[in-house]
Amino acid sequence: MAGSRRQAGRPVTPVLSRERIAQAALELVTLDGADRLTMAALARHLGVAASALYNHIGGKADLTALLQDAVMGSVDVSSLQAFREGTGSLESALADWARSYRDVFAAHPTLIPLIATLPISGAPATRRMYDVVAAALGHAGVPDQRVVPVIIAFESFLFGSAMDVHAPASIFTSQPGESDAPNFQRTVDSFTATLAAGDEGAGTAGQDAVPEAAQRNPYADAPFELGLDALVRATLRLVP
Amino acid sequence: MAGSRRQAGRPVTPVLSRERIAQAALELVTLDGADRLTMAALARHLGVAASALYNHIGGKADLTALLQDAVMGSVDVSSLQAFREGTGSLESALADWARSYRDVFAAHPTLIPLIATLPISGAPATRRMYDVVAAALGHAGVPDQRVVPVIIAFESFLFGSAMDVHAPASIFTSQPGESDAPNFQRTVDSFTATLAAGDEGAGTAGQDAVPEAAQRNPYADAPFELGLDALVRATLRLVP
DNA sequence: TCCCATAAATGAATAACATTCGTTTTGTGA
DNA sequence: TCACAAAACGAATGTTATTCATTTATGGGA
Repeated sequence: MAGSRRQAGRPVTPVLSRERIAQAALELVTLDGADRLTMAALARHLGVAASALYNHIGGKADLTALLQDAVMGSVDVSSLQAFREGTGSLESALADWARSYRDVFAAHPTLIPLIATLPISGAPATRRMYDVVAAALGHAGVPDQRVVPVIIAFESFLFGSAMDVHAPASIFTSQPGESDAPNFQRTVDSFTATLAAGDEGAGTAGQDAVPEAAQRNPYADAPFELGLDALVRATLRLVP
Repeated sequence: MAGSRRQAGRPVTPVLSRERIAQAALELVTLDGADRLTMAALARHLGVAASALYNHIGGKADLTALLQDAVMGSVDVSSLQAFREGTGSLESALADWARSYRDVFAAHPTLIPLIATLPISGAPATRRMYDVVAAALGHAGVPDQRVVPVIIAFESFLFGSAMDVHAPASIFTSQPGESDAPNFQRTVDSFTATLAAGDEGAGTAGQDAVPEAAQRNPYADAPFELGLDALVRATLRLVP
């Protein structure tokens, strides 16, 4: 794969393409985290010189846009599609989509800061996802002019929630000496108590070869479900 | 101010402090955006050598944590405090707080990616804000173990919404040739039509010396109010 | 068929950046 | 008083993305 050096000059069979670069970048990010995603590392992963990348992509901003779209493309919209074709309810379809959206980003936590710098923009896969959501909402009877606000409200919440998933639970560890914020601390203790009662040892159970990325914050699930329920109810309320 | 070079060695009157550094950093970010916030630029703004900063702060991560807390500290929680003391309703207090939160971040859009990389964690001003929110929710009758999920759900939405505020409206400009995503495009047109009917020429009116940061997206307000209303209703539903 | 513009690779060079180090000067507690 | 810490400086260092000149191959028009 990376045995002998390639000599300079155009190779007989092309080595790079936007697709290959995007795929390799996603692999690298999934393995090592976004902080390790340097042009040099990506080039090494692809077996080329770093400067060769610039024949195919405009720069790192272009690369992250590619990544964003690749990640967005793996959000599962099948429930929404099924609903549009008559199967299931809008409630469950929206919930399935939202959970998938959040899970996809939670699986690439280090990618979020990178993507956060970008416009949520209209890359192909992203637009395609929006289209399915819009179609489902329309099929449910949400008025056209209300569809976009619903989508954006969902997306704001989902994006923020994705950040929460990999935010360390350090807010919840009370500093012994620090007794400012007593009200907040009391509610934190009460919340963590309910969680500790529910699942025993679910924290350190499934830690396989997770590099340091997938340290998922267990305290993020209840808030997510609460907000999701709130948004779904608000959406249903828009149907005349 | 920056006339003659200072000679090496400890100055008679101290030039730097964590507070001065934080303040200067916030000024710099507000003026030029977070991408212009380099150690060198910050040092120049303060009239010192870049290496002098490291006598007071640990590094850039430490600096962004300082910034985060400074920004968080300017969120207006007075309505929540008033509610705890018996004035006003929880609905309006939550709404006031949420709008202030969003406005503060919307005023420093380039800061969001920086802060997004950090734990939302327990810097002093941030904890203080949480404490007021927790106290208000408790006073309204929200059970203790439900307070933290409510706060996190709000914060996820608010943080995501803040990103939306400065996300360019390019999603909504339809490319003539591109006719993928027809459902989405139709709803976008319908949405922008309702907006165009409402306000005339409000887009380019108040563009003073905004460097490029404050190009606020007018399409972000309706989704924000929709999501905010949904979360407030969900919160009220938790009161027994 | 030939030829030349262009695509696609290489390696070297550059500039911006955060950070570290040695040095100098000043304040301060023992 | 004196040693040590604090706080400034300027000069490296090591990454990083990006550009440039160069080399080689491809393919469409003369």
